[in-house]
Amino acid sequence: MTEVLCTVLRMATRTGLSQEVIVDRAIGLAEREGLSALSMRRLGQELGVDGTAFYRYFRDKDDLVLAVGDRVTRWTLDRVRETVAADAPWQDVLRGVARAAWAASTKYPAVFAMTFSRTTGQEAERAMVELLLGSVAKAGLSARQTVLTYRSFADTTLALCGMNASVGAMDERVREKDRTAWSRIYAVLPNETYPLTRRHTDELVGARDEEIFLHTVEAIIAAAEAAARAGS
Amino acid sequence: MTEVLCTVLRMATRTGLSQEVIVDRAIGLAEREGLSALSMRRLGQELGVDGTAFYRYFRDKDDLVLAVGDRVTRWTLDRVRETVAADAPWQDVLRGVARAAWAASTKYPAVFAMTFSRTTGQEAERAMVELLLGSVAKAGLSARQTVLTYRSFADTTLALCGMNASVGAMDERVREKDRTAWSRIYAVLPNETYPLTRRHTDELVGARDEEIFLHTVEAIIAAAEAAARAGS
DNA sequence: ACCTGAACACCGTTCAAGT
DNA sequence: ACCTGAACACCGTTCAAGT
Repeated sequence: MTEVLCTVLRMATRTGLSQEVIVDRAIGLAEREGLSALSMRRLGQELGVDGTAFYRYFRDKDDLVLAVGDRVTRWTLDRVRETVAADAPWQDVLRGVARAAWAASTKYPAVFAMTFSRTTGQEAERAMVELLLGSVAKAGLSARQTVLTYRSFADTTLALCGMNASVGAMDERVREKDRTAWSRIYAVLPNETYPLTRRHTDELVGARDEEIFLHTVEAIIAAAEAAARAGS
Repeated sequence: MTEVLCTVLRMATRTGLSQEVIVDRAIGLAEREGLSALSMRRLGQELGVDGTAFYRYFRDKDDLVLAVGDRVTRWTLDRVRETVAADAPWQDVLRGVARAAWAASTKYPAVFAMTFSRTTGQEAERAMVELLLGSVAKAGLSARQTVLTYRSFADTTLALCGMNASVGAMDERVREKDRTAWSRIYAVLPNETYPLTRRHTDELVGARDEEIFLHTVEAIIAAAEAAARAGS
């Protein structure tokens, strides 16, 4: 009630500033101009106010980063709801979350890279935990095995999508340097010193990151299925 | 030959500066005082020279970051050589690399966090690729499946150890905020809205990150073994 | 009640000047 | 041949002053 009133009052101020509006613009700025463009002064410009006005809505930059991260987790959840049926098998829920998280890390690389290693307990994160635990619980494992599988899936998804995002968020020069490393360096190593690398050159250069990620998710699902069979 | 001469000449200069020495001190500084302490001015202080002297030995800060990262990969390789027999089964080589990488990300969190998402083709990285490809090749998979397994293992190891390092490299205040999120927020959620989370509270609070990582590595190894069985 | 703008203590990097 | 130090264009954050 008080919260609603506050929001209304804020919308009525001269600048129209609010946490909502700041998060929106921060995401837009970071994804459009790169991670390093997300500074208080640039964000102020973006919002048409002085850079320090920000401190009336967030404690510090880290506070903003967490809010921005939860917005992207919300986006991921919405996408799962669009693409996975409510009564789908638990394996398909995990696959759907994996695909949605990969999409998020590709669409919002700067934000994803900034937040993937944080556990914040914010709203969308809590909903994601509940969704995943509810799905994995259907596999019929012990509580300990259920949590192990959930965390293995969640950590691997966050970490691999986070790595994808980190690459996407690097500035063009560095990204090119890294992206071409396989064809530029590994493909021309001397065969005497690096025989195995040379024998697999074509496959190394051709490997797609998302395929590798989804292969790993399948391995985690298969391990849980095997544990369930062994347990029953 | 010219390289050796250059190094000798460098050691003879007044300040004793060299790439070697700078990398050493940079690692020491970053791990002792935190990621944000690794600035050119602080590094200059550490070395007893002006901060800008650095630019005679590295093109820019990114160049230093890559050198520092390769030093930690070298440390990881040395540890694998100490703990895994040369004729060990391929599965045990992967397990040894996983344990060594986790140790590296715990011992050098700042450096690991800075570099885990980079593919640079530097010396130690090349040796690591050759070691892992040679090991996975023993499983008897097709070239495509071999590379898929190698990349799944390598990416997952880098990403999960990288996430561990990112947490370890955060400053104390932020790390505490994140580390306690499970017990501080998730353990006290309302049972009506988050029943699955509450049912697994003890297991969620008690889960150990390294155990989750090693469980994931076992899932990847098991998937490769299953593919080998299916193929032969 | 909310925003501004000066100020503080920092960044990475360049380049003319020194030894 | 190598290093210094001023300079440039930036950071996040605080706080007294304004409207």
